[in-house]
Formats: sequence, structure tokens, C-alpha cells
Amino acid sequence: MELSRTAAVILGMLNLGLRTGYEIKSTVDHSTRFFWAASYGQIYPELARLEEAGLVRSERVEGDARGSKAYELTPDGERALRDWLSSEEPLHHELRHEGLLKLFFFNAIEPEQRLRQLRLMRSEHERVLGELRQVERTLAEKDDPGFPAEVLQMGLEYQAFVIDWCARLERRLAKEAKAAETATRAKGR
Amino acid sequence: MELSRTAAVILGMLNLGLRTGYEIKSTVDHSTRFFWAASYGQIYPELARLEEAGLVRSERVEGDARGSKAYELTPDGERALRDWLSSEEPLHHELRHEGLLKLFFFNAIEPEQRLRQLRLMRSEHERVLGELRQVERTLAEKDDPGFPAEVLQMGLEYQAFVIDWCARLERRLAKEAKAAETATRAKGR
DNA sequence: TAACACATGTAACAAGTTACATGATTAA
DNA sequence: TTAATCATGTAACTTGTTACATGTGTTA
Repeated sequence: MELSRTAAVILGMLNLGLRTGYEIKSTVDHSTRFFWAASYGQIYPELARLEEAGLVRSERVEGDARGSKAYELTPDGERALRDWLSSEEPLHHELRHEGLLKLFFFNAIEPEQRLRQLRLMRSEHERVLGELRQVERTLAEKDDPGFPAEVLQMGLEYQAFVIDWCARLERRLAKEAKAAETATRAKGR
Repeated sequence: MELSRTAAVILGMLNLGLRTGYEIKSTVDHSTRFFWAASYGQIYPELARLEEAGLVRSERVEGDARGSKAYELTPDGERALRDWLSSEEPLHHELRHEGLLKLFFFNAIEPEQRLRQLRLMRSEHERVLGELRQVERTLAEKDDPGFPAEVLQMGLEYQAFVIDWCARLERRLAKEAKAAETATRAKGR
């Protein structure tokens, strides 16, 4: 049984004790989202497919007029989750980073513009770092089982790494831009 | 004029002096692919759309029976490229990392399986690091203008960072697995 | 003469996002 | 009573991948 990655996220979340599609979505949004996102448009149809395939089962929550459905793993679902977790198939790994893409073509714009873009890139990573720190604080408070410390730590270190890399390159570009300016001014005299 | 990212890649590559769709694709494959991939199924239709929009123009290469089309930027295309490069719009940044996703759900499998998965994850990053080193060597030889040293360096450092992180966690998990095993054996006696 | 690189293109499919519709519950 | 949160779901759209069809040029 080849599991789609969305299916894997769902089974994993159900295994952690989450119950509704809504719960899964909001947990994803402050945990796996940083390295694997999922939208309602994926989650609800996938839950239906998984039930069809017998990997999960659901029941309406009694006395809940909102029509909540509580899902749980079936034995087949648990097996499918473990199979995916143990599979030796190549791991999907994909990065889409518009900041780096721009950097690649930096020769087409002026040094001052380059510096601006680099600062923008750094500030966005700083925002994400801030979000992760917020997650860290929230987790420390209510001892959530749902975010292994190692993975969160990895996220924090990754953001810090990129931020540091940006800062280093900014210093270099600033120096170069200044040198270029000085040269221009000397020439202008 | 809102440029799709694929369009931006194409304009950037044409600005670097590449001419055909094929050339763009193969250059992407050993350069931007590491942080922004593109397939033929995106490149050829996008080239046609860009020509329609007047951002690029093409001519058939004379005496080439393969039907090669040489593209170049129009002034509008150059402007669109610079506009995108200077835009203050939030930068798209997306990571999809199945290894980290598995790690997130590691409690569902045995310690030895966890170690196996972590090693698999590290080995894939080592493969990518190897590819980047190969790119580095090729570049050093033929002084290609098309891969800014900073961006390549970033790729190398990023891979090294993840590999190191994996190695550290592997050591921890191995220690824990051993301790668990010893405990089991002691109990078994 | 075979394999590989050059070259263009498309059709079918898979994956993912966004925006909307709908309504209940809870806390300020 | 109003805003936020809980809750399910879908339709339209965008993006991206894979596999195929087709053919030329070059090199071992």
C-alpha cells in the first residue's frame, strides 16, 4: 500500500491521538507545516479515501451539533503508518526558495538593490524563527506530546543558519557597495 | 506584470546568455534545481507565453535541422526581470522534507528502525552534497558565469549542516538504543 | 552503428492552494 | 452581541511531474 505523503501526515497525527480533520489541520499548522504543509483541500478528501480503504474509521461525536467526526486508526492503518515510517524508499526532499533564486540572478540589478533583497530574505527567516520560538514557548507550557524536541530544534537551527549566512553576505555586499561608491565619487571629482 | 516563478527563471537564464529551452532546462538541472526546479512541461509552454506577452523573442537557428529556437529578452523582458528581482513582495519559501516528517512520528517505530531512517536521511543529503561538489569542480574548470559562488557555497553549507545534525542525532539515538538493549538484557537474566 | 547529447513539444496526471458555503460553540 | 474558534466540505484553479512522440547531430 503506497501511502501519499498527505495520507502519512494524517495517519501520523491520528496515531498521536488527534481526532478531527480540523484538529489535524491546526496541529499541522503549528508543527509539521515548517517542513510539510497540508491544506483542508487535501485533508478532508484524504480522510474520506483512507476510510474507504479501511485505514481509518470515524464516528460522529455524540451531542456535537457541529457534526464533528472523530477518526482513529484501524490496525491496517497502524500497519500502513509503520510501513511508511520504515520504508527504504528515497525520501522526498524539495526546497523552493525564491530568495536564493533571486540571488542567482543578482548580476541583473544594482548593488544597493541586492542588499535590499538580501535584507528582505533575512527578515523573512527571522519571522519564521520567531514563529518557531513561539511554538517552543507554547510547548514548554503545556507539555504537548506532538512536537519532538529534536525536530523543533532542527527548525530553530536551520533558520539560525540561514539568518547567519545572510548576515555574513550582507556585510560583504555592503563593503563592496561602499567601495564601489567611493570609487565612483573619486572618479566624479 | 506579475511574473510566475517559472517565468522568472526563464528570463533570468536568458539574461545570462542561454538561448534554447533545452539549454535552460539543462542549466537549471545543475544549478537552480537545488532550490528551484523546473521541468520541460513548464519551460516550453512558458516560453511560448512569454513570447506572446512580448517579454522574449525567438528565431529559428539557421542551418540547424533540429529546429532549435534561439530566444532572447526584449527590453520589456529585461524590465520584467529587474522588477521581479527588486520586488518587495514576500519571498516564496517552502520546504518539503519527508525525513523530518518521519522523525516527527518516530514514536510509532522501534529505536533500531529510527536509526536506520536517520542514516538513510543522512545518506541522501550526502549524495546531494556530492552532486554539489561535482558542480563546484565543473565550474572551477570552465569558468561558467552561470552559478554565483555565494549561492553554490550556500548549498554546500546547507547540506553540511543537515548532515552534521543527522550525525549528532544518530549518536544520541545509538546511545539510547544501546542503553535500552542493555536494560532489556539485564532484565532477561 | 550504437549510444548519447541536442532539441521541441504535448497529454495525462498528480498535487496543492484558495476561496467559498455553512453552521455551532465559546469567551469577552 | 460580536468576534474568535471549532467544524466539515467542495469547486475552481494553479502548479508541477511523467511519460511519450519525434527527430537530428556527434562521438566512440
